[in-house]
Amino acid sequence: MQDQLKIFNTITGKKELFKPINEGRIGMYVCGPTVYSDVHLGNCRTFVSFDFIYRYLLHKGYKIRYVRNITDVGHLEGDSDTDAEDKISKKARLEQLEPMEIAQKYTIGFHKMMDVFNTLPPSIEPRATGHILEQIEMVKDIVDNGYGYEVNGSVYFDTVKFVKDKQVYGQLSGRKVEDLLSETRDLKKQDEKRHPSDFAIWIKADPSHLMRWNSPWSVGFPGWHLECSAMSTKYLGKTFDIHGGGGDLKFPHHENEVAQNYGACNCAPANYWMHGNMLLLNGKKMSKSDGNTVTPEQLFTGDSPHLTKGYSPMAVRFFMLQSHYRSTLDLTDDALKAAEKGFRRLMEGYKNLLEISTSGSKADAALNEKIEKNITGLYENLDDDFNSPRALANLFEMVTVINAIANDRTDAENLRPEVLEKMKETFETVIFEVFGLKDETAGGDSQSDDLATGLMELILDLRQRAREEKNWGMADTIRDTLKELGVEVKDSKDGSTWTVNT
RNA sequence: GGUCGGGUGGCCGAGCGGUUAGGCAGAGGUCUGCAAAACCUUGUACGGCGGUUCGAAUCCGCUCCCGACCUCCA
Repeated sequence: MQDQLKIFNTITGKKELFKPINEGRIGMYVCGPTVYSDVHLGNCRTFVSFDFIYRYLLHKGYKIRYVRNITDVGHLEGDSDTDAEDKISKKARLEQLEPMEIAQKYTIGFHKMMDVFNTLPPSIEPRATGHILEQIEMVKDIVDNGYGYEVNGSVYFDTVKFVKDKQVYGQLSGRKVEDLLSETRDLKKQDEKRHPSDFAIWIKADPSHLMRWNSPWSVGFPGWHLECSAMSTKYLGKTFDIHGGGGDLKFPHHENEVAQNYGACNCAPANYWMHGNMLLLNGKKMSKSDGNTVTPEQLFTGDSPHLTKGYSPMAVRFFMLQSHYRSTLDLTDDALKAAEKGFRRLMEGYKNLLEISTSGSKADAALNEKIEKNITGLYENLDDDFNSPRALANLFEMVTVINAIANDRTDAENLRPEVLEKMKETFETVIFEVFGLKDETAGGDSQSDDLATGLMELILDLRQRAREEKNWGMADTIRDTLKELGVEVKDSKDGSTWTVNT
């Protein structure tokens, strides 16, 4: 079962059969956020993608150490005209706060949002500032191995030497070494670098810089990229199984990470590199500067010119799962609406499924076979580079069968008991454990005994009496008023049911 | 400009050599006091031009358009 999984490996550009270094165990590192502002919706998609991947690997029975970092130092604010400045540090000065206050504030916000999207927490969530020593050690190793050089208290990675020694620079991002080396960018500290493509691994802090640590080279701070190399090495070993992140991190972040790891230990950091793809808004990349952006909060409340209404976190999660993690996903109001309805249909189907029972007295071979094929196909799809959209299609194929039974169009007795059981187990497992979706509606006709349930029973009972007396005005007023309160009542031949739409 | 990745029906979005993807929306019908839901039936498709092939949305070439990365970004 475990040896069926295929993963698209960015470094080879191919789908490969996944083989962990240690059988049954996986070390997975995913680049986390830089906590200098509120979480961006695009971040959420990446982390939801990897959450789904993590969940599926767990489901397959692997023991996984999932490490996702918090970058709270080192990430430079790019600007060719002025000196480089650390993102956190800059924000701290603007808001007159301690850098750690900034990091703390946005880390909390990030965690909350991850929770809202129902993502599982990583096994370890290391912070860059908590691993300055490890980073200094790594810089030392890189310098000792001849891949780093110091200039005026800053240390740079020698890309030219690295390219000469190893044929790996540029491999991950699909870049030609000549192009990388022929860069003529006019960057900060250019005069200190031996070559434009070299990058800083330790940066001397100017006097106004708020974040600073002592090191053998200067009082300064580590370069961006370095924290991931150092922390992945510390918690997962020099070479581990999977390294993931957003597609826009391929270059330069991941490319430089690979270089640093080679520079420090002469070995590749990860066997499989996985990259998510961008979330677009109305066909274009989200961008604050031209207003083409939506925050997660706006998405939930609907308070945005791009949206006609708000969408629940699970509808959004479902929307994300409906596309493959390696494809760009275009967020539009229409697409969200479609996803919301689709999600509801799936959950309704699941509820209907739970109501079905059978002794299989009229077992229909074709029907049972169709279901079994869908279940097998579903897992094959998940094994095929985590193809969630196809797996979802399998689920919907079965929803059609389920609903036909729920509507008495198909006799439940056509199902064999073991097939029904398998279907229930599959739905339960895939929807909740693997896809990480959850039911956002409460209520129903068989609720636990809380106040709302009692009240609803009373109200529906009164409404039922009105209906029996053909007092349609009263019956409809009750239904309409409840609807305004967010409680939806549905009548069926077996009585009325209710759901709360949160 | 360089490097990648795309262009699929009204909208999302799979597929990537021969089989209905799926969801939403549309049309007709069943059920229902009405509504909602559900079910059944159903139309519209692979940017353009060539080529390879018995057969191409899927492979090749050209072309047009779009996006991402190259600079902080998930």
